[in-house]
Amino acid sequence: MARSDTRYREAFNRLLDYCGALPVGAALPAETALSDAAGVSRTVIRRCLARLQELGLISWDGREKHLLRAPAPADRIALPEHGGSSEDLEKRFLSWILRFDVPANTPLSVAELSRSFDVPQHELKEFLAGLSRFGLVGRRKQGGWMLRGFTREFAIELSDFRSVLELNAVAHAAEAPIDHPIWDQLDALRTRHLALKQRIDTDYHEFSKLDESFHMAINGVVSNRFVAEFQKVISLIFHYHYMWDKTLEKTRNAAAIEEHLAIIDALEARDGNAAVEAARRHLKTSKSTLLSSLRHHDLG
Amino acid sequence: MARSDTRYREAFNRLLDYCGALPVGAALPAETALSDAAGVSRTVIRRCLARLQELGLISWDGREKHLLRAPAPADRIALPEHGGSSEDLEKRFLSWILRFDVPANTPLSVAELSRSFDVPQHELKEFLAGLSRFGLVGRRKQGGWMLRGFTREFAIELSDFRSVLELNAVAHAAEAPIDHPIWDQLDALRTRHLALKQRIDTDYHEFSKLDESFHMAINGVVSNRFVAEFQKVISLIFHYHYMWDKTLEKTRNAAAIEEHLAIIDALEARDGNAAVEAARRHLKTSKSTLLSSLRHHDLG
DNA sequence: GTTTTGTTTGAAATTATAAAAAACACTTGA
DNA sequence: TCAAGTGTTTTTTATAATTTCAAACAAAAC
Repeated sequence: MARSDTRYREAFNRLLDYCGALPVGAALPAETALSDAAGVSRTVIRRCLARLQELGLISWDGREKHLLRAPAPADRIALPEHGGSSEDLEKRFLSWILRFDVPANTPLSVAELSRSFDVPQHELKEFLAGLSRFGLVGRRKQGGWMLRGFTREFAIELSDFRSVLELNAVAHAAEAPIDHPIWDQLDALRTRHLALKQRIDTDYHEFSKLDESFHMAINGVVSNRFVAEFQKVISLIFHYHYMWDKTLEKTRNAAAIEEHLAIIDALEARDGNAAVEAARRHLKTSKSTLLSSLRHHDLG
Repeated sequence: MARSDTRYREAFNRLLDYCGALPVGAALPAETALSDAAGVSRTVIRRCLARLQELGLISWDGREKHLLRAPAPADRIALPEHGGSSEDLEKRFLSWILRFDVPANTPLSVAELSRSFDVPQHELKEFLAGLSRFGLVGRRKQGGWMLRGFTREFAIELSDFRSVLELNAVAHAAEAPIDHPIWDQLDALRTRHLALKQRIDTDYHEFSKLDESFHMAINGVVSNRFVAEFQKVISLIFHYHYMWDKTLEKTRNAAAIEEHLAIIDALEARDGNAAVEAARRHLKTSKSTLLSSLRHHDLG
C-alpha cells in the first residue's frame, strides 16, 4: 500500500551507467548535481547512493564519494516491467466502445476496465472524468460511471460541432498565404484522391485513411488547442463508424472523393465561398452517413 | 480508510420518515421495494432494518416486519454535515485563478487546494483531469499538476474559438423561426441596452451582467452539449477579465452597447450577413480588450 | 560566502479496506 | 411450481492509510 519506487529503481540504474563511464577511484559529483542530471529529487539520489555503498561500489562519507569498483550487470535492480500500458488509453477506450458497439447507458465498471486495459483504477477514473467533459460518460447516482454513449442526439450534436469547426478551418485555409504548407499538402492530397479514384472498384476501403489525412490537413491550418483536442475525438469516432457501415461503401467513398476534390479545387482557386459551400455539402453527407450507420446498428 | 456511510445514514432517516407515516402495528414492505423507494441497495436497507430492530422500533423475523412504536426525533442518526461544498467547484476554482491572478506555470498542490476548497482530494484530481481537456491545466513530469494559465497564446486561442462558436450561433439565430423564444429575449435585451445607454455615465459597471445575458441568449439558440460546455468556461473567463480592466471602462462599455444593438438590429431585420458582420466586429473588440487587460496585468 | 550535506516537513501516488451494490442461491407461500 | 422474497456471497466503489518522493530548511565544510 504505497506508491511504486520505479523512480528510484530507474534512477539507480542510470546512476550505475554513469559510474560505468568513470574510472575506478574517481570522485562523484555533489548530490544536487546528480539529482539534476538524473531528473529526480535529492531524496532519491541519496537512497541510490546508500545502496551503492551497501553494494561496495562506492565509499561515501559526507561529501567524499569515491568509486571503489566498476559496476557489474548483477548490480542493476530489476524494473517492475510495465509496458507503458496507459499510454494511448483514450484510443483504446474509444476503440473498445465503437468496435464492440457498447450500447448507450451501459454502466462502466472501473474495476473491470482497469483490469482489461491494464491501467490503475485511479488513472481510469481521471480519464473518465476527462471524457465526461465531452458528455460521453457521466456519473451515476448510485456511484460509478456510465456510458452515455452514441445516441442519435450525441451524433447530431457531434456532427454539428464538427461542421462548425471544419467550415471555419476551410475558410481559414482559403486565406492562407502562398508559402503555407497547406498548399503542398493539398497538392499531394489531390494526387492521392485522383489515384484512388482510378482504382476505386477494388481499393475503395483505402478511402478511410485518405479521409483522415484530408481532414487532418484542413484542420491543421487552424492551430488552436481547443480545436485540436476535439479533433482527436471526432476523427476517431467518424473513423470507426465508417468502418462499420459497409452498405454502399464503394458508392459512398467514390462520392466522397468527388466532394473532397471539389473542396480542393475551390481552395486552390482561392475561392473561399465556393470552398466553404463545397465543405458544407461534404459535411452534410458525412452527417447523414453517420446517422444512418447508427440506425443500422440500432436495428441490428 | 473506507468510504463514508452517508448513504446508510440518509437512508435510515428517510426510512424513519416513512415509518412515521405508518400506523403502529403496520407491516413494512419487502426489502426490494424499500430499496427501490429509497434509491439505495438492499444491503443498506438491511443495515437500516437491523438498526430499527435494535432500537425496538420494529419487529423483524424473515419477511415479517412490523412497526412497534412511532419513531421519535431521538431515533434519527446525525449526518456528518457537509455543506455541498463540491457543488460549484468549477466556478470557485476559476474565480480563484482569475481573482488572484495566479500566474501561468504555477504548480498546483492538490492537497492544498483540497483544503482551501474543502473538497476531497480525489474529487479535485478528477476535476483537474477534466480541466486538462481544455488545456487549462496539465500534468508535471515530477508528478502533480500545474496551471498552464492565461498566457497570451491561451487568450488568443480562446478568443478565436469563442468567435467561431458565437458567429455560428448568430448565423443560426438569424434563421430562427418566428415563434422561437430568442425573439422575445432580443426584444427585452434591446430595451435593457437602451435603458443602460441612457444612464451609462453613472451605471456603466452594470454592463458586465447585461453582456453575459446577451451572449447567453445568443448562444442558447444552438443547443449543443459541446458548445454549452465551453460556454460556461468562456463566459466566466471573459466576465472576470472585464471586471479587472478598469481603464476606459465607461467608454468601452458604451461602445459595446452600440455593438450589441447593431447585432440585435441586424437579427431583427433577419439580415444574417449583417448580423454576422456586426458580431464579428464586436468579437474583435472583445478579443483586443481581453489581450490588453492581460498586458496591463503583466506589467502591474 | 557559497556550495554541499543532513534533517524535517509536506505532498503525490498507490494500495488496503469499509461501505455499498450486485449477483447468486436458497426459501416460502400463493 | 413458480414468482416474489430473503439470506448469503461476491464484486465494486469511495476513501484514507501508507510509502515514496520532492522540496524547504538548517547546519556544516570548503
